[in-house]
Amino acid sequence: MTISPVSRVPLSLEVAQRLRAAILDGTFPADTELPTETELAQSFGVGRSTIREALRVLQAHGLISGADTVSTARPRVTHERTAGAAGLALSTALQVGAIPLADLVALRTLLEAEAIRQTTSVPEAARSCLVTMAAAVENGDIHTFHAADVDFHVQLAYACGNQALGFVIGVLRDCIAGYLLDALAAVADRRTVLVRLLAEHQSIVDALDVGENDRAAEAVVAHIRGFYEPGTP
Amino acid sequence: MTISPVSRVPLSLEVAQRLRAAILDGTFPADTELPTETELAQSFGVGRSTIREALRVLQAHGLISGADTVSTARPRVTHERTAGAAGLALSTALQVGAIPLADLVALRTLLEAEAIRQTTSVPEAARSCLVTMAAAVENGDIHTFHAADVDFHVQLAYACGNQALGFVIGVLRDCIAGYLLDALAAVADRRTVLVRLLAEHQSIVDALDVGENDRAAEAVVAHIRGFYEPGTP
DNA sequence: TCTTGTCTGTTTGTCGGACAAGCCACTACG
DNA sequence: CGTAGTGGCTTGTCCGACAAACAGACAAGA
Repeated sequence: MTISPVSRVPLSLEVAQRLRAAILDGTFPADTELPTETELAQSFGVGRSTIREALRVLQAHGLISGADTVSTARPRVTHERTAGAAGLALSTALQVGAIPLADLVALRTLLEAEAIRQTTSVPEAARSCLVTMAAAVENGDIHTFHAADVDFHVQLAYACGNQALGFVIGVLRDCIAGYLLDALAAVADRRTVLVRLLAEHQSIVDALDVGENDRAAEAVVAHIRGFYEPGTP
Repeated sequence: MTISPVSRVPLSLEVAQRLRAAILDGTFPADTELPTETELAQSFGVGRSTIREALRVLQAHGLISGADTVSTARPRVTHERTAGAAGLALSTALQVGAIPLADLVALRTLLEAEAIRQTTSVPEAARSCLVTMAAAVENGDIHTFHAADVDFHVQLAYACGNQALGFVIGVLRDCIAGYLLDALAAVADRRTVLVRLLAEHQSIVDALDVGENDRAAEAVVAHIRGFYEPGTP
């Protein structure tokens, strides 16, 4: 019998985990550059290829920047991409069938309704999204409309004051966005749907403006359900 | 002026995206092996290093297996790790996002209460966690107690039928776990607290067993709030 | 015939070297 | 003083090499 029951993990993965831990515990602070690949290779005592594979893993997790364009810039520790990475990962799980879309939508409904209930005032950024959406309706530009739509919900979600709530809503939104856009593109009478969606958004804002948070929450629930439930033209 | 405003994407990332698309659209079906790295390199017309970096990205996304042990096995297309990858990504984002603990706890309270309301029966796994916790109380083993505590909540969360809800609760739980264990370790009269926590868990189960979901939800809220709110001995 | 030990080929994990392209700072020249 | 060239550094990519692990073929012995 062997006395080494521990299955050896590849060096690249171990390096990735150690780098990840170093970033999370602040050894490499946010918004700073990492050492060069050669320096990392020397300090870890591994080859540059190994370091590069570890860096790819960290980039996939959104912990460091780079790799989206080819440049000589050193990768930077960043925390802004983690939400996008989480959204992408969740989206992958969704596409692959690990999590049903209906469950995600139900969760999103629950969270957005709660966020609306806790919101005291509508941020200006959300209002300007309404303007953008209105303009997009005129042009029939579903991409612009959709982008503003996403932004509207996220802005509203963060206005509730609970950062965790806003964050998770944003991630869910990222994850569902693709489906929403497809659904919009598939709609025959596009303009009618856009007008209705815009009106629903407006009614949410109106309810909030007069302090009727419960009515706003109901409007959000109806808004989301109305779009995802089957048989919605 | 150059006519290529599109910032060039590194080959490794492009390969990763194409491989990802190929996996998602079924070109590489689930539970099958990918071609060897050399074959992939030839078919994409790139070097093996490039393929390897792309594979690391896909592994980080949970789309293919491998890289957790060193072996000659080819990576397999798998869909079972995507949820885990998404959980890791979300957990990372939350850790890194400087989100106040109070917000995390508030969100967890909201979600667990909702999950309890939707739960129809207590899974056996959750019940056995209670037994483990009871034994841990006798031994004063806070680590075992805590592990069973976490497991109890996660088991209960998944029992609600909404996988997304259970998933997010599990992630939140992971994020908060460190704080909880520290708090437990800092408590002077450990046994009294453990006994109280165990009783609270039991009361949740009891309420669910008689179909009083609302009371169970209230018990969960009190259980969580009672532990995290300041001034709780 | 069946078992067993060996051997060979394949594949991954890792390393080192090499080169092109881009970026930055410095210098030399007008 | 300003500008163009120049050299070094860094990333992205490729190639060749080798150890370790695994699978299958293959031969030797009971």
